[in-house]
Amino acid sequence: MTRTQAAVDKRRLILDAAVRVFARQGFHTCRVSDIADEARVAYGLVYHYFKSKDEILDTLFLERWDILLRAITEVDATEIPPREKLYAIAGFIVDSYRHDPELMKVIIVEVTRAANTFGRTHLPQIRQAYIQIAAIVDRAQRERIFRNDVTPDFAAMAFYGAVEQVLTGWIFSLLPVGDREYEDAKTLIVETICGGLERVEG
Amino acid sequence: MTRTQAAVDKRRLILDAAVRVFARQGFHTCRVSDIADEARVAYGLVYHYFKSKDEILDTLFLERWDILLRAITEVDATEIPPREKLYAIAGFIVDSYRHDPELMKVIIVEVTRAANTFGRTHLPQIRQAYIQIAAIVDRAQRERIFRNDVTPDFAAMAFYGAVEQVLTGWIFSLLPVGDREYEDAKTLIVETICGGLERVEG
DNA sequence: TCCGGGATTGACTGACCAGTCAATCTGTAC
DNA sequence: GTACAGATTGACTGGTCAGTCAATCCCGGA
Repeated sequence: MTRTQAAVDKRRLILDAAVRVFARQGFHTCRVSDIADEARVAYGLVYHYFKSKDEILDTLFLERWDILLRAITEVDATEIPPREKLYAIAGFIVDSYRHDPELMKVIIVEVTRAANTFGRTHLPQIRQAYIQIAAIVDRAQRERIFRNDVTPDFAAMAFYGAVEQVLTGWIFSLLPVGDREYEDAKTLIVETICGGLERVEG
Repeated sequence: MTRTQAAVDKRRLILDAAVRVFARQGFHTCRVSDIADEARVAYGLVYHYFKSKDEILDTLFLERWDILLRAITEVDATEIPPREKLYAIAGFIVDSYRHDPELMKVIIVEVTRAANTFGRTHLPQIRQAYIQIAAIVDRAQRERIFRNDVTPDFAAMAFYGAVEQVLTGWIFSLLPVGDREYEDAKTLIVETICGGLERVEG
């Protein structure tokens, strides 16, 4: 292994340790030394790879959010009905949580819901997700599949808000967790937002 | 004015100043001296009325959340269709924001969405709101007005998540604000969650 | 008028912790 | 084998601020 590869690995080691520490203790409550200890690395090395504690969280968020934005773009590019697009997006987010709950917890708790700190810093990135979801709704309205009396911006907020709230429910044990629940959730979110809670007579 | 009344006023003065400071700077970013300055009161007096900085935010949250929980209980007690119950709840929250946006910003940003700090402390209170909303959905399902393939817990999360996301949108200028928008929002949230985004043929 | 006690003041302290830095180590190139 | 550069170490520093406290003020009763 070259020196460069070793350095990449060490950087990753620190990022992964940070995920565990942030998920366990929270960003503001943990010390940089906790991250160093978790990574079994000297305190100073953290500052060799990152210029500040903030930059670690920024890196974790941006890496993951970029993947989400690409996924949404990709979904929107396919020729499937809008309901299936929303299902795919909800599914992607739910699967992200299933695959790495600690990372998703950190991203949601410390960034997207932390409106006054990192949420504000990354508002443009976060907003981009809303914009892309709104674009899907807008297209569905033009195709007369979705009703047009709910503005796309608004629908995007409701959809994203519902998804994030469900993840928050899992994170804080307000909703039961498990593979079954995760699969059900994908359907239920889309059924609620697209189909509505009311029974349709007939 | 008696001494006691004066004390009550001073306490209120500090709480109101804290709302402005928390809304402007955020709880973690502001110093206790900022609150004292805003209230035009000596630093030490804050500690005469409150035992810690945290207690100030706790007080603000609990005061307001209690009002919300009572409002939901009251709505549920009336004999109106479930859709109107949800409209009344969304309306109450939206009107709370219209009446005192700074306070609602503080409650949402610093407590209900601050899952790792105050959100955790007040989880039982916050959960109570979900439970009461879920009860409304449950009853609507028994009355065969709402479909029963979406669990009440889940529906409550989706509904509350949508409402909170819309408020967050206003707070951070992601959605246009104004009296018209506030009124529209009440209808749109309920239309989205109860009626669904999809057009109904016929 | 005088006294007691709650209201009010703001300087001070003690703890905490992000970030720095000089020293040391280690792999690589020649 | 030697020298260089980047990797690694962890003790230390500087600034921040929540909370304390002793002193002072002032209202209301006797």
